Amino acid sequence: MRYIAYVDMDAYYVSCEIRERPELEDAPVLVGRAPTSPEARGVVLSASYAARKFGVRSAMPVLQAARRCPQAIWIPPDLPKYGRIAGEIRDLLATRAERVIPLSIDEAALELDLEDPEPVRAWAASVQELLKERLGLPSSIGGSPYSIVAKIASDAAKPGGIRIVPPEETRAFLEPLPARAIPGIGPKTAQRLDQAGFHTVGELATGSTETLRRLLGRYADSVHALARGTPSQEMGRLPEDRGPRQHSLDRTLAHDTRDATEIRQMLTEMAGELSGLLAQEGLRYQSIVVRLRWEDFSQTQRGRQLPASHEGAAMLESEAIRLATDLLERERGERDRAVRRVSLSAGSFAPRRGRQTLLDEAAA
DNA sequence: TCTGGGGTCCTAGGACCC
DNA sequence: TCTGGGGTCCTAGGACCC
Repeated sequence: MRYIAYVDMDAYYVSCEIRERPELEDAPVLVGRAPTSPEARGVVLSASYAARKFGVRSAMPVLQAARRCPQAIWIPPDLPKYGRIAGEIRDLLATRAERVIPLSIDEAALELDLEDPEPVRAWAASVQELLKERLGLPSSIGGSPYSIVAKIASDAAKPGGIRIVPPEETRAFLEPLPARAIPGIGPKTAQRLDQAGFHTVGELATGSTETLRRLLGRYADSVHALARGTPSQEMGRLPEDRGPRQHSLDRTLAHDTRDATEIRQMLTEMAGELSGLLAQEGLRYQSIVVRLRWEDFSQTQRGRQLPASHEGAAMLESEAIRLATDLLERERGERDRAVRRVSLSAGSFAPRRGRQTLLDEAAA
Protein backbone atom coordinates (compact mmCIF):
# COMPACT_ATOMS: atom_id res chain seq x y z
CA MET A 1 0.00 0.00 0.00
CA ARG A 2 1.27 3.45 -0.89
CA TYR A 3 1.65 5.92 1.92
CA ILE A 4 -0.11 9.25 2.27
CA ALA A 5 1.57 12.08 4.20
CA TYR A 6 -0.03 15.09 5.88
CA VAL A 7 2.18 18.13 6.19
CA ASP A 8 0.85 20.58 8.75
CA MET A 9 2.64 23.84 9.49
CA ASP A 10 3.19 24.66 13.19
CA ALA A 11 1.62 27.90 14.53
CA TYR A 12 1.56 28.98 10.91
CA TYR A 13 0.78 32.72 11.02
CA VAL A 14 3.15 33.22 13.96
CA SER A 15 5.89 31.29 12.16
CA CYS A 16 5.46 33.47 9.05
CA GLU A 17 6.11 36.52 11.24
CA ILE A 18 8.98 35.05 13.24
CA ARG A 19 10.97 34.18 10.12
CA GLU A 20 11.17 37.93 9.47
CA ARG A 21 11.96 38.71 13.10
CA PRO A 22 14.12 35.83 14.35
CA GLU A 23 14.72 37.62 17.65
CA LEU A 24 11.15 36.56 18.55
CA GLU A 25 11.95 32.87 18.14
CA ASP A 26 11.11 31.80 21.71
CA ALA A 27 8.89 34.75 22.67
CA PRO A 28 5.16 34.58 23.48
CA VAL A 29 3.95 35.91 20.11
CA LEU A 30 0.28 36.30 19.20
CA VAL A 31 -1.06 37.18 15.76
CA GLY A 32 -4.26 39.19 16.12
CA ARG A 33 -5.48 42.72 16.61
CA ALA A 34 -4.00 43.90 19.91
CA PRO A 35 -6.55 44.49 22.68
CA THR A 36 -5.32 48.08 23.05
CA SER A 37 -7.02 49.13 19.81
CA PRO A 38 -10.54 50.44 20.42
CA GLU A 39 -12.12 48.06 17.91
CA ALA A 40 -10.48 44.98 19.33
CA ARG A 41 -13.52 42.75 19.00
CA GLY A 42 -11.49 39.86 17.87
CA VAL A 43 -9.81 36.60 18.63
CA VAL A 44 -6.26 35.30 18.54
CA LEU A 45 -5.51 33.98 15.04
CA SER A 46 -2.33 32.13 15.94
CA ALA A 47 -0.34 31.64 19.14
CA SER A 48 3.34 30.68 19.45
CA TYR A 49 4.12 27.64 21.57
CA ALA A 50 5.73 29.95 24.16
CA ALA A 51 2.39 31.80 24.42
CA ARG A 52 0.46 28.53 24.66
CA LYS A 53 2.31 27.81 27.92
CA PHE A 54 0.19 30.62 29.41
CA GLY A 55 -3.01 28.92 28.32
CA VAL A 56 -3.52 31.07 25.24
CA ARG A 57 -5.00 29.31 22.20
CA SER A 58 -5.99 30.43 18.73
CA ALA A 59 -9.67 31.50 18.51
CA MET A 60 -9.50 32.84 22.09
CA PRO A 61 -10.96 36.36 22.55
CA VAL A 62 -8.09 38.89 22.58
CA LEU A 63 -9.05 40.34 25.95
CA GLN A 64 -8.93 36.94 27.57
CA ALA A 65 -5.57 36.21 25.91
CA ALA A 66 -4.16 39.52 27.16
CA ARG A 67 -5.21 38.69 30.70
CA ARG A 68 -3.58 35.28 30.57
CA CYS A 69 -0.40 36.53 28.93
CA PRO A 70 0.14 40.26 29.59
CA GLN A 71 3.69 40.18 28.23
CA ALA A 72 2.56 38.78 24.86
CA ILE A 73 3.95 40.42 21.73
CA TRP A 74 1.02 41.19 19.41
CA ILE A 75 1.46 41.26 15.64
CA PRO A 76 -1.41 42.40 13.39
CA PRO A 77 -2.41 39.75 10.84
CA ASP A 78 -1.26 40.01 7.21
CA LEU A 79 -3.42 37.41 5.50
CA PRO A 80 -2.26 38.15 1.92
CA LYS A 81 1.32 37.48 3.04
CA TYR A 82 0.36 34.15 4.61
CA GLY A 83 -1.40 33.24 1.38
CA ARG A 84 1.72 34.01 -0.69
CA ILE A 85 3.92 31.94 1.59
CA ALA A 86 1.38 29.08 1.35
CA GLY A 87 1.99 29.12 -2.40
CA GLU A 88 5.74 28.78 -1.82
CA ILE A 89 5.10 25.83 0.48
CA ARG A 90 2.94 24.09 -2.12
CA ASP A 91 5.54 24.64 -4.83
CA LEU A 92 8.23 23.16 -2.63
CA LEU A 93 6.09 20.13 -1.67
CA ALA A 94 5.22 19.52 -5.33
CA THR A 95 8.90 18.75 -5.98
CA ARG A 96 8.80 15.93 -3.40
CA ALA A 97 5.53 14.06 -4.04
CA GLU A 98 3.46 12.40 -6.74
CA ARG A 99 0.49 14.60 -5.92
CA VAL A 100 -0.16 17.49 -3.51
CA ILE A 101 -3.71 18.27 -2.33
CA PRO A 102 -3.90 21.58 -0.41
CA LEU A 103 -6.47 21.28 2.38
CA SER A 104 -6.19 24.70 3.99
CA ILE A 105 -3.72 27.55 4.09
CA ASP A 106 -1.30 25.59 6.32
CA GLU A 107 -2.03 21.95 5.55
CA ALA A 108 -1.63 19.58 2.60
CA ALA A 109 -2.05 15.88 1.85
CA LEU A 110 0.61 14.22 -0.31
CA GLU A 111 0.57 10.98 -2.21
CA LEU A 112 3.91 9.18 -1.99
CA ASP A 113 5.41 6.46 -4.12
CA LEU A 114 6.59 4.62 -0.99
CA GLU A 115 5.21 1.47 0.60
CA ASP A 116 7.29 0.93 3.74
CA PRO A 117 7.45 2.93 6.97
CA GLU A 118 11.22 3.46 7.12
CA PRO A 119 11.60 5.18 3.75
CA VAL A 120 8.52 7.28 4.62
CA ARG A 121 10.17 8.37 7.86
CA ALA A 122 13.34 9.36 6.00
CA TRP A 123 11.29 11.20 3.39
CA ALA A 124 9.40 13.12 6.09
CA ALA A 125 12.64 14.14 7.82
CA SER A 126 14.06 15.49 4.57
CA VAL A 127 10.87 17.43 3.73
CA GLN A 128 10.76 18.91 7.22
CA GLU A 129 14.37 20.02 6.84
CA LEU A 130 13.70 21.48 3.42
CA LEU A 131 10.76 23.55 4.72
CA LYS A 132 12.92 24.81 7.57
CA GLU A 133 15.97 25.63 5.44
CA ARG A 134 14.34 27.09 2.34
CA LEU A 135 11.34 28.80 3.92
CA GLY A 136 12.31 29.08 7.59
CA LEU A 137 9.10 27.37 8.69
CA PRO A 138 8.53 24.57 11.22
CA SER A 139 6.14 21.73 10.37
CA SER A 140 4.77 18.43 11.60
CA ILE A 141 4.28 15.38 9.39
CA GLY A 142 2.05 12.34 9.75
CA GLY A 143 2.12 9.26 7.52
CA SER A 144 -0.09 6.23 6.92
CA PRO A 145 -1.54 4.37 3.94
CA TYR A 146 -4.91 5.65 5.24
CA SER A 147 -5.55 9.33 4.62
CA ILE A 148 -7.49 10.01 7.81
CA VAL A 149 -4.89 8.25 9.95
CA ALA A 150 -2.12 10.33 8.36
CA LYS A 151 -4.03 13.44 9.36
CA ILE A 152 -4.54 12.29 12.94
CA ALA A 153 -0.84 11.34 13.06
CA SER A 154 0.23 14.84 11.96
CA ASP A 155 -1.78 16.30 14.85
CA ALA A 156 -0.20 13.84 17.24
CA ALA A 157 3.26 14.82 15.97
CA LYS A 158 2.85 18.53 16.82
CA PRO A 159 4.94 20.54 17.29
CA GLY A 160 7.85 19.75 15.04
CA GLY A 161 7.48 15.97 15.03
CA ILE A 162 7.08 13.08 12.62
CA ARG A 163 4.65 10.24 13.23
CA ILE A 164 4.47 7.33 10.81
CA VAL A 165 1.81 4.70 11.53
CA PRO A 166 2.15 1.39 9.65
CA PRO A 167 -1.27 -0.14 8.87
CA GLU A 168 -0.94 -2.95 11.42
CA GLU A 169 -0.30 -0.39 14.18
CA THR A 170 -3.35 1.74 13.36
CA ARG A 171 -5.61 0.44 16.11
CA ALA A 172 -2.96 0.66 18.82
CA PHE A 173 -2.08 4.20 17.72
CA LEU A 174 -5.69 5.41 17.83
CA GLU A 175 -6.78 3.56 20.98
CA PRO A 176 -5.58 6.00 23.68
CA LEU A 177 -6.58 9.17 21.78
CA PRO A 178 -9.68 11.15 22.84
CA ALA A 179 -12.71 10.66 20.58
CA ARG A 180 -12.31 14.34 19.69
CA ALA A 181 -9.09 13.48 17.81
CA ILE A 182 -11.19 12.04 14.97
CA PRO A 183 -11.85 14.75 12.36
CA GLY A 184 -15.58 15.45 12.26
CA ILE A 185 -16.10 14.83 15.97
CA GLY A 186 -16.35 18.37 17.32
CA PRO A 187 -17.37 19.81 20.69
CA LYS A 188 -21.09 18.96 20.41
CA THR A 189 -20.61 15.38 19.30
CA ALA A 190 -17.78 14.82 21.79
CA GLN A 191 -20.05 15.94 24.59
CA ARG A 192 -22.79 13.54 23.52
CA LEU A 193 -20.25 10.71 23.32
CA ASP A 194 -18.86 11.65 26.72
CA GLN A 195 -22.29 11.48 28.33
CA ALA A 196 -22.76 8.04 26.83
CA GLY A 197 -19.46 6.91 28.35
CA PHE A 198 -17.27 7.05 25.24
CA HIS A 199 -14.14 9.06 26.00
CA THR A 200 -11.40 7.48 23.88
CA VAL A 201 -11.20 6.05 20.39
CA GLY A 202 -10.52 2.67 22.02
CA GLU A 203 -13.89 2.85 23.78
CA LEU A 204 -15.58 3.69 20.49
CA ALA A 205 -14.07 0.52 19.02
CA THR A 206 -15.84 -1.64 21.59
CA GLY A 207 -19.19 0.19 21.49
CA SER A 208 -22.22 -1.54 19.97
CA THR A 209 -23.26 -0.62 16.44
CA GLU A 210 -26.75 0.41 17.58
CA THR A 211 -25.47 2.74 20.29
CA LEU A 212 -23.02 4.41 17.94
CA ARG A 213 -25.69 4.83 15.25
CA ARG A 214 -27.89 6.58 17.76
CA LEU A 215 -25.05 8.96 18.72
CA LEU A 216 -23.38 9.52 15.34
CA GLY A 217 -26.06 8.89 12.73
CA ARG A 218 -24.74 7.96 9.33
CA TYR A 219 -21.09 8.43 10.36
CA ALA A 220 -21.38 5.66 12.92
CA ASP A 221 -20.19 2.81 10.71
CA SER A 222 -17.15 4.58 9.32
CA VAL A 223 -16.13 5.90 12.77
CA HIS A 224 -16.56 2.39 14.17
CA ALA A 225 -14.40 0.90 11.44
CA LEU A 226 -11.72 3.56 11.94
CA ALA A 227 -11.67 2.99 15.70
CA ARG A 228 -11.03 -0.70 15.08
CA GLY A 229 -8.06 0.15 12.88
CA THR A 230 -9.64 -0.61 9.51
CA PRO A 231 -10.79 2.70 7.95
CA SER A 232 -13.45 2.64 5.24
CA GLN A 233 -12.52 3.32 1.62
CA GLU A 234 -13.90 6.81 1.96
CA MET A 235 -11.83 7.72 5.03
CA GLY A 236 -8.74 6.00 3.68
CA ARG A 237 -8.58 7.65 0.29
CA LEU A 238 -6.72 10.83 -0.52
CA PRO A 239 -9.26 13.68 -0.58
CA GLU A 240 -10.11 15.08 -4.01
CA ASP A 241 -8.94 18.48 -5.13
CA ARG A 242 -12.18 20.11 -6.29
CA GLY A 243 -12.51 23.75 -7.12
CA PRO A 244 -13.98 26.20 -4.61
CA ARG A 245 -17.72 25.82 -3.85
CA GLN A 246 -18.23 29.37 -2.59
CA HIS A 247 -16.40 32.53 -1.63
CA SER A 248 -17.45 34.84 1.16
CA LEU A 249 -16.51 37.99 3.04
CA ASP A 250 -17.31 38.64 6.69
CA ARG A 251 -17.16 41.96 8.48
CA THR A 252 -17.69 42.46 12.18
CA LEU A 253 -18.87 45.98 12.93
CA ALA A 254 -16.98 48.12 15.41
CA HIS A 255 -20.31 48.62 17.21
CA ASP A 256 -23.58 46.71 16.92
CA THR A 257 -26.17 48.53 14.85
CA ARG A 258 -29.85 48.56 13.87
CA ASP A 259 -29.18 51.09 11.10
CA ALA A 260 -30.23 49.54 7.78
CA THR A 261 -28.44 52.25 5.82
CA GLU A 262 -25.13 51.41 7.45
CA ILE A 263 -25.61 47.73 6.64
CA ARG A 264 -26.54 48.47 3.02
CA GLN A 265 -23.45 50.63 2.59
CA MET A 266 -21.31 47.89 3.99
CA LEU A 267 -22.83 45.35 1.59
CA THR A 268 -22.17 47.66 -1.35
CA GLU A 269 -18.47 47.74 -0.47
CA MET A 270 -18.38 44.01 0.18
CA ALA A 271 -20.09 43.24 -3.16
CA GLY A 272 -17.43 45.25 -4.97
CA GLU A 273 -14.63 43.48 -3.16
CA LEU A 274 -16.09 40.00 -3.58
CA SER A 275 -16.84 40.43 -7.28
CA GLY A 276 -13.23 41.57 -7.76
CA LEU A 277 -12.01 38.43 -6.06
CA LEU A 278 -14.24 36.25 -8.26
CA ALA A 279 -13.04 38.07 -11.39
CA GLN A 280 -9.43 37.33 -10.43
CA GLU A 281 -10.29 33.64 -10.23
CA GLY A 282 -12.30 33.76 -13.45
CA LEU A 283 -15.55 32.67 -11.79
CA ARG A 284 -19.19 33.54 -12.46
CA TYR A 285 -21.65 33.14 -9.58
CA GLN A 286 -25.22 31.89 -9.59
CA SER A 287 -26.10 31.93 -5.90
CA ILE A 288 -25.94 34.65 -3.25
CA VAL A 289 -26.31 34.38 0.53
CA VAL A 290 -26.42 37.16 3.12
CA ARG A 291 -25.94 36.14 6.74
CA LEU A 292 -26.37 38.38 9.76
CA ARG A 293 -24.95 37.64 13.19
CA TRP A 294 -27.03 39.32 15.87
CA GLU A 295 -25.86 40.82 19.12
CA ASP A 296 -26.81 37.61 20.96
CA PHE A 297 -24.40 35.78 18.60
CA SER A 298 -27.07 33.75 16.81
CA GLN A 299 -27.20 33.93 13.01
CA THR A 300 -29.90 34.17 10.35
CA GLN A 301 -29.39 33.85 6.62
CA ARG A 302 -31.27 34.53 3.40
CA GLY A 303 -30.12 33.29 0.05
CA ARG A 304 -31.19 32.98 -3.55
CA GLN A 305 -30.33 30.90 -6.58
CA LEU A 306 -30.31 33.14 -9.63
CA PRO A 307 -31.90 32.01 -12.90
CA ALA A 308 -28.57 32.51 -14.68
CA SER A 309 -24.93 33.05 -13.74
CA HIS A 310 -23.51 36.56 -13.41
CA GLU A 311 -20.24 38.40 -13.12
CA GLY A 312 -19.47 41.85 -11.79
CA ALA A 313 -20.73 43.68 -8.74
CA ALA A 314 -24.15 44.94 -9.87
CA MET A 315 -26.25 41.79 -9.38
CA LEU A 316 -24.31 40.82 -6.27
CA GLU A 317 -24.94 44.22 -4.73
CA SER A 318 -28.63 44.63 -5.56
CA GLU A 319 -29.49 41.08 -4.52
CA ALA A 320 -27.45 41.31 -1.30
CA ILE A 321 -29.26 44.50 -0.33
CA ARG A 322 -32.64 42.94 -1.06
CA LEU A 323 -31.85 39.85 1.03
CA ALA A 324 -30.48 41.94 3.91
CA THR A 325 -33.54 44.19 3.84
CA ASP A 326 -35.77 41.09 4.11
CA LEU A 327 -33.79 39.86 7.10
CA LEU A 328 -33.87 43.22 8.85
CA GLU A 329 -37.59 43.70 8.27
CA ARG A 330 -38.42 40.32 9.65
CA GLU A 331 -36.21 40.99 12.67
CA ARG A 332 -37.91 44.32 13.31
CA GLY A 333 -41.26 42.55 13.45
CA GLU A 334 -39.89 40.12 15.99
CA ARG A 335 -37.00 40.55 18.40
CA ASP A 336 -35.34 43.67 17.02
CA ARG A 337 -31.80 42.63 17.88
CA ALA A 338 -28.85 44.73 16.70
CA VAL A 339 -26.49 43.39 14.02
CA ARG A 340 -22.95 42.39 14.99
CA ARG A 341 -21.55 40.89 11.79
CA VAL A 342 -22.46 40.94 8.10
CA SER A 343 -21.48 38.11 5.73
CA LEU A 344 -21.83 37.98 1.97
CA SER A 345 -21.27 34.79 0.06
CA ALA A 346 -21.41 33.86 -3.62
CA GLY A 347 -21.41 30.32 -4.98
CA SER A 348 -22.65 27.90 -7.66
CA PHE A 349 -19.69 28.85 -9.80
CA ALA A 350 -19.31 28.58 -13.55
CA PRO A 351 -16.13 29.49 -15.44
CA ARG A 352 -16.08 32.96 -16.94
CA ARG A 353 -16.20 33.10 -20.69
CA GLY A 354 -14.04 35.26 -22.94
CA ARG A 355 -12.11 37.29 -20.45
CA GLN A 356 -10.39 34.31 -18.88
CA THR A 357 -7.83 34.37 -21.70
CA LEU A 358 -7.00 37.98 -20.93
CA LEU A 359 -6.50 37.15 -17.27
CA ASP A 360 -4.18 34.28 -18.14
CA GLU A 361 -2.20 36.55 -20.44
CA ALA A 362 -1.98 39.17 -17.72
CA ALA A 363 -0.68 36.54 -15.29
CA ALA A 364 1.92 35.38 -17.83
C1' DT B 1 -15.38 38.72 29.81
C1' DC B 2 -16.22 37.76 24.90
C1' DT B 3 -16.59 35.35 21.10
C1' DG B 4 -12.66 36.68 13.45
C1' DG B 5 -12.67 35.41 8.82
C1' DG B 6 -12.43 32.23 5.88
C1' DG B 7 -14.27 27.52 4.31
C1' DT B 8 -16.87 22.35 3.85
C1' DC B 9 -20.59 19.19 4.31
C1' DC B 10 -25.09 17.37 6.12
C1' DT B 11 -30.09 17.56 7.27
C1' DA B 12 -34.81 18.51 6.71
C1' DG B 13 -38.96 20.40 4.85
C1' DG B 14 -41.46 22.14 0.93
C1' DA B 15 -42.16 22.77 -4.08
C1' DC B 16 -42.38 20.53 -8.13
C1' DC B 17 -42.21 16.82 -11.58
C1' DC B 18 -43.14 12.21 -13.50
C1' DT C 1 -63.17 12.11 -5.24
C1' DC C 2 -59.00 10.60 -3.68
C1' DT C 3 -54.24 10.18 -3.83
C1' DG C 4 -48.40 6.36 -4.27
C1' DG C 5 -43.64 6.56 -4.66
C1' DG C 6 -39.44 8.38 -6.23
C1' DG C 7 -36.44 12.01 -7.59
C1' DT C 8 -34.47 16.81 -7.79
C1' DC C 9 -33.99 21.53 -6.52
C1' DC C 10 -34.25 25.26 -3.28
C1' DT C 11 -33.84 27.32 1.28
C1' DA C 12 -32.48 27.67 6.20
C1' DG C 13 -29.91 26.06 9.83
C1' DG C 14 -26.16 23.71 12.11
C1' DA C 15 -21.74 21.15 13.05
C1' DC C 16 -17.22 21.27 12.06
C1' DC C 17 -12.32 22.64 10.38
C1' DC C 18 -8.17 25.84 10.15
